[in-house]
Amino acid sequence: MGRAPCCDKTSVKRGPWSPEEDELLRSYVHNHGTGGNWIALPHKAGLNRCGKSCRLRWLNYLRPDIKHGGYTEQEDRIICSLYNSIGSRWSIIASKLPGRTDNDVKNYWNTKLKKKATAMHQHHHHHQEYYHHQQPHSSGGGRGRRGAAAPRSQQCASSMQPSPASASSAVTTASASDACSFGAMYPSPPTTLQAAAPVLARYDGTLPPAPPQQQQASSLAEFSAAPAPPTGAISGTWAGGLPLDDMFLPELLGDSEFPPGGDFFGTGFAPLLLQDRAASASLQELSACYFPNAQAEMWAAADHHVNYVKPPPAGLCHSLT
DNA sequence: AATCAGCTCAACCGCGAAAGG
DNA sequence: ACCTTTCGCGGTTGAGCTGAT
Repeated sequence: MGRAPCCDKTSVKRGPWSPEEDELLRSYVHNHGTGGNWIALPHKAGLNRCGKSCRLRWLNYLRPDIKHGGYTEQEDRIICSLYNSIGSRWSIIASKLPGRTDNDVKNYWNTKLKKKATAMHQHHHHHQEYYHHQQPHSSGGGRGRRGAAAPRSQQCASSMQPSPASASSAVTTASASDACSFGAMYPSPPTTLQAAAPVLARYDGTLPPAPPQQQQASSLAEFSAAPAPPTGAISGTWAGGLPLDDMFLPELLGDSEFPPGGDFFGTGFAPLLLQDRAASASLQELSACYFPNAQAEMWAAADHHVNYVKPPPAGLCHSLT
């Protein structure tokens, strides 16, 4: 038996909204609010539309603080970094970008940013082949490099970071090529994954990796030359890793909340390590948004920890915006 | 000028989660 | 504890636009 439709699709108008309908909806919401019931709203507002359609129209187009287009480089970075870390959770990503909607960010990624990332990846690929050509005996050698150089096609698959998205069936995963390509574009902070690794590993039925030695890439050029982490592992050390606080979290939480240096995330689940309670709370909140299940398990396992600050139980993400 | 292909983005669809009875 | 209703989300679609031929 199928799911009952939310409304009678034969009796409501569908397709593009007219200016008159926009004005009806806008003025109704302005005067009465949504009333917490989108299903009943179209009837009250005199609209022959499905409630879901009204909600979508309001959230994605009529809401007063909406921005369309004109994405900045900083917004690109945030989208790419978050996509690499949490996958296609557009509502969370959009919540970090004031005035952007999940639909808008999703469209922007699918139509523009993904291609941009792919182009960057190909550029990165070219340079990496050149690097290997110039240094044929360097595998396992220099700073920040481990293991033999793999063909780029293999590297791409194996270097795709095991994002929380791919570790959870509840989240639609990003394709390997996507993650790989924008990993080259805006190297996602592997520290995010390092932070989540112990918990995620438990979900996978495998042991958590040993606490990694934090290695800081001194430049993007060094990142570009970095090899893949071990296949199939949640890598503890990834030579290409830039510290998370260098990459994007300051943009999300504010620089002042982060302790200096790169050791911050390197040795396990970061919230447990933070001495500063405010910073701990902020980061736990962020983690709770991204890894709610993992956090629940973590609370249970470490409820006694002195420096713990439990985030509020509901509406976690709202306070981050 | 006409046609076609590719792109963009608003809107739709269906699912899972949350809320309420 | 169960069922129903509603919400919110992510994936997908397709009409309209734009540029190339």
